[in-house]
Amino acid sequence: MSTVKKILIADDEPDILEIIQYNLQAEGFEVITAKNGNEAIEKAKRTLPDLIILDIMMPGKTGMEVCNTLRSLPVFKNTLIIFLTALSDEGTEVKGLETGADDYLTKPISPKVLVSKVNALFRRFSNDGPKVLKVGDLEIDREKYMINFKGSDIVLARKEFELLALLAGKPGKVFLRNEILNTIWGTEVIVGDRTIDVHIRKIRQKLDLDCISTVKGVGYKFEI
Amino acid sequence: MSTVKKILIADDEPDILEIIQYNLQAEGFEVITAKNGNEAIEKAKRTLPDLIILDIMMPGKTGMEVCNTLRSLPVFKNTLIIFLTALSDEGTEVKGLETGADDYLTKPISPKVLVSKVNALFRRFSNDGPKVLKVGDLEIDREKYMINFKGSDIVLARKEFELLALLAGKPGKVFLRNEILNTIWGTEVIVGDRTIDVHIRKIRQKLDLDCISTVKGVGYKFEI
DNA sequence: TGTTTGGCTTAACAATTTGATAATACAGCA
DNA sequence: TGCTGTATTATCAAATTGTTAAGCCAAACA
Repeated sequence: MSTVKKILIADDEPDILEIIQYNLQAEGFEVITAKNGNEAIEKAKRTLPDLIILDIMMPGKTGMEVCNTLRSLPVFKNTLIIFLTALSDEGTEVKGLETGADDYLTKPISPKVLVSKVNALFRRFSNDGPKVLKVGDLEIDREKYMINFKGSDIVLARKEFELLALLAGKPGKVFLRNEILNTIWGTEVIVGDRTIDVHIRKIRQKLDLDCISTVKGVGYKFEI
Repeated sequence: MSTVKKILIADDEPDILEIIQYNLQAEGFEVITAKNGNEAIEKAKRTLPDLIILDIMMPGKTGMEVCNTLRSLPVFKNTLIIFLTALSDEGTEVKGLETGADDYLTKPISPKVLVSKVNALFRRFSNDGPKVLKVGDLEIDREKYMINFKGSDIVLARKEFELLALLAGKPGKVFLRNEILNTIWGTEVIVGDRTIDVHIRKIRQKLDLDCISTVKGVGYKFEI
């Protein structure tokens, strides 16, 4: 194994927190705990865990709010998130999954189920592969944060890089302006409409190939 | 292997301590002893042993607590830890292993078993491979804590060394500031924002080669 | 025991880069 | 032409990093 997986747990009930922590540490995971939503967000940002387990019912920020906040940040786009809830009602589950969670657990928790779910998630989503995207003459290395176009390296600023990486991730697909905003800027930040254009322009300028085409009234798409 | 292996033993029973110490010293190991959990933690931090043998049942801090404490520190991520327990019940064993221990031993202890386990562990996890990283003209010796650049030795302070070793470990990869903090400082300690920069600067200064480049808004990376 | 040394961290400011916006120009089309 | 939506450019504010000096602390020293 390469690195120990980090798991962040957020729950306001100390007992639950301890049980989960104990069982996961027992599995060899590194566990970080948080007593409420805000603490969870803060610690998540700081420690960048591989998996986050969120209680839905928490004073202050609920688990769903935490999830939304985190998912709106690019760094947490691929982080695994599990909800924890006492309500076994279907509505909550569905909502949770729609919010961007990868799974949910209902209390009372069976340690075995917990552990097996966690292991299963990591097994399935072991994103350890090389994070290099190749589209035609373009190479996008998400790890090295580098663009290589026809053999020569190109330096893009962060937003530019993220934008290009997003579009090139699904060549041909038209990304709505809103989609782009939500993915790269998040739902919290609000920026003007022209901002995207400007970044698109800078990318086009640096990659003097015209690989990003405008779909008027809709959005942008990446094409070779 | 070049150096003598250091083994720290923690147990509240002097007899056990002595038996183990005797048998391990007879095998040529350097042995350090501790009478309780806190002493174990303290001595571990000071002497950085290769292997730690912890009794589970100790007054004050239990072996498991000691294990958790140590494992949360980056320095002990790869240290071997064995639990010692009179309870041969499966639950405890499993718990122990799952807390991040590498093996366990049940009392009463058979010196032969003890020694063979210890040797086996060192054999299997002999991370003694040439801990020398070579990247271009740069040689990083993780054991001697030394840098050699184009034939001349360079002395780096510990943090500086760890930082360079981390970055040079995956040349080209951009390490996020958080990633760096987590790896070198751990998740417990919180240091200011400029701390990393200052260390980076010192490294750049000492290795007057410009091998560490900044990826603004993201982090740092090592390049030849 | 007092002193010195060196490493680590922080504060403060400078330098730099990035990101967002506004203003303007342009293109397509009813 | 007038309308709608995008491109371009320059500009300013904000975020990020670089640099230096200074303080603190612990280990080494004497």
